[in-house]
Amino acid sequence: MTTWNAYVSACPTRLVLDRIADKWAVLLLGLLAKGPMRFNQLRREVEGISQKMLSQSLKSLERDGLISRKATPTVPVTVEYSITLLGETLSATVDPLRLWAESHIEQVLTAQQHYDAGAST
Amino acid sequence: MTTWNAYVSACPTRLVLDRIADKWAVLLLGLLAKGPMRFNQLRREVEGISQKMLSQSLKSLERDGLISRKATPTVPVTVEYSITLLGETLSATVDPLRLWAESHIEQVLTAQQHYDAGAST
DNA sequence: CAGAATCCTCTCTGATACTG
DNA sequence: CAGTATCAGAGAGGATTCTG
Repeated sequence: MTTWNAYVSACPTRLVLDRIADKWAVLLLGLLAKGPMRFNQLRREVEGISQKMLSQSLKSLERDGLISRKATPTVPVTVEYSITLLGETLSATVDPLRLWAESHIEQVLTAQQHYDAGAST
Repeated sequence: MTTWNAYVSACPTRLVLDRIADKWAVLLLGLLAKGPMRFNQLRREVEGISQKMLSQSLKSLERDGLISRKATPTVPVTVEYSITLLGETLSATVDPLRLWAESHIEQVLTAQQHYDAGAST
């Protein structure tokens, strides 16, 4: 376990992949790539995400320097999240994956059906 | 939940992302991209993966049509896994992500340290 | 409005044992 | 060799409640 962990942490790809793996991170990054948004605005936009996960995902993204948080001390606090330059480059890099997904989803689904039908017969 | 699920399943990107999210799937795909391998061979190569996860990940990848399984009915059964054409295109698409990871890992780590040091002060 | 803290459930994963 | 089946622990994630 420890040995293995050393390997993992030494692997930059895993770190990035783990972030990508986050169910919401990519979604949020994509949203913020279009423009800055506030907390509850994102909450409504994503709709389905719990407040906990939202705040957690945002925190991770901010920690990684992919998005930035700006709090304005108005009466009810106003917080605005926006994508960073670094975040934009990642978002751009993820795009090919989206394209791959869209153009190959058919093949994948077909493969799944074939498999589920008992392909190994 | 149901509403949201409908959205998710309708989103090809999520399906692909979920597969990428699999801690081992990408690793295995990358390994098999180099050439066919047998079960216990992969087990040793990855080392750290449990037999359960290996078999599970391989099954998912096969189901998605990303790798293929060929069993030869020798005395002790011989099973060989190899990447498919579809799998190769995905593997190729994931590469940019690896490159991004390698070339930006410094920035991410720096951002993390900055954040952990109490950036919001 | 933008969260933090708590509780509780449900899935994922590892360890172990057994089979063709 | 190449798995499957079962059990138990850790952790992710949701719902709810409370605060600056």
